[in-house]
Amino acid sequence: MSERTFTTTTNRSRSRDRQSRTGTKQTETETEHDGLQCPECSGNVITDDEHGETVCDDCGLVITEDSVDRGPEWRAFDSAEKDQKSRVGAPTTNTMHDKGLSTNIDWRNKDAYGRSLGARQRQKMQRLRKWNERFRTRDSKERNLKQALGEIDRMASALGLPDNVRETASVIYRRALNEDLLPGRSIEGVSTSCVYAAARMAGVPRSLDEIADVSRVEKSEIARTYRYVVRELSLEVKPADPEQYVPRFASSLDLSEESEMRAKQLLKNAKQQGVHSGKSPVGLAAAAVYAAALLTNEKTTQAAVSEVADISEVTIRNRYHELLEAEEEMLV
DNA sequence: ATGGTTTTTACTGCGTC
DNA sequence: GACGCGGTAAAAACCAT
Repeated sequence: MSERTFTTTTNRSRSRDRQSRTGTKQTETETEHDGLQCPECSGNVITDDEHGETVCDDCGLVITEDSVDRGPEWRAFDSAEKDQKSRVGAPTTNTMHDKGLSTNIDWRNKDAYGRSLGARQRQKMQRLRKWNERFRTRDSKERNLKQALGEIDRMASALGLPDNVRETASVIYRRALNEDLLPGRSIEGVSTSCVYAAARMAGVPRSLDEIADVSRVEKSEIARTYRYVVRELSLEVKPADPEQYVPRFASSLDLSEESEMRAKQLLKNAKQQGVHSGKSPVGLAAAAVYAAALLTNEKTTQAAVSEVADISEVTIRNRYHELLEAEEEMLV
């Protein structure tokens, strides 16, 4: 094999380096790759694959650097994140709050030469370590929070949620952060869950599908994270009440106040009859809106309702029959 | 994993404008 | 003929076990 081509093709700066530093340039090309000699001190040359450097073992002269680093450049904490990153292609170090540049103090009580430290020095290092850690984590949390709040705001706007929902979502997120719920979960996922929870608690629920549309996270992950957050923070989120969807649907369909009231009434009756258990709240709400429109002779189609509620027409049909039946039961 | 329930998809038939 | 509506079967999604 030709050592010459290796040296000339892989790295130009390498030979330039060597020349500028030593003036000798033939020494290396004539020796085997492994048995290289340092042009400076004639010591053994070793290659450090991890950092892509070739250095002299004796004097530490870096002979080549910046060769290709084949090691992983980023970490993923769960499979979803891994997918996300690999899909994007370029590894992002921005996902680390400090781009991995913050100071780290070694835990060993040795100085730079490997000598042990005296008792006094050891205590000092202990203190430094403690404070470094404090600043670092505080800093990390703040950046984390900043990013999450940005996301929350973005999603809330996209969903047309009022300000107080954003407030609640932010508060929930802060709590999650303080309770160390984040590790192992993506910021995006948790902030999405917070929005979802906040919307429900404020009585202006959005369906999981709507949420998933504006989030960068899979629906399943949102659901999982949401359950987790609710459980850990013991938030009080009652099962979504179908009535809460009614105003939104009614207004996007340009229905009158009257039909809105009718729809709510229908749902109340249904609730008393116990028709609604196990059925999706959104479906019931959609059906109620449709049924109410019929009763008040306002023009709507099942297709239109199905559109705004994101529910199939079949479901609307099934539900609204049940609603009307429940209504008759009440009168008897 | 499995089985039961709910929702969706896709298709068909009926009446009306 | 297009449209709104109703119904059905099978597939898919969901949930508790």
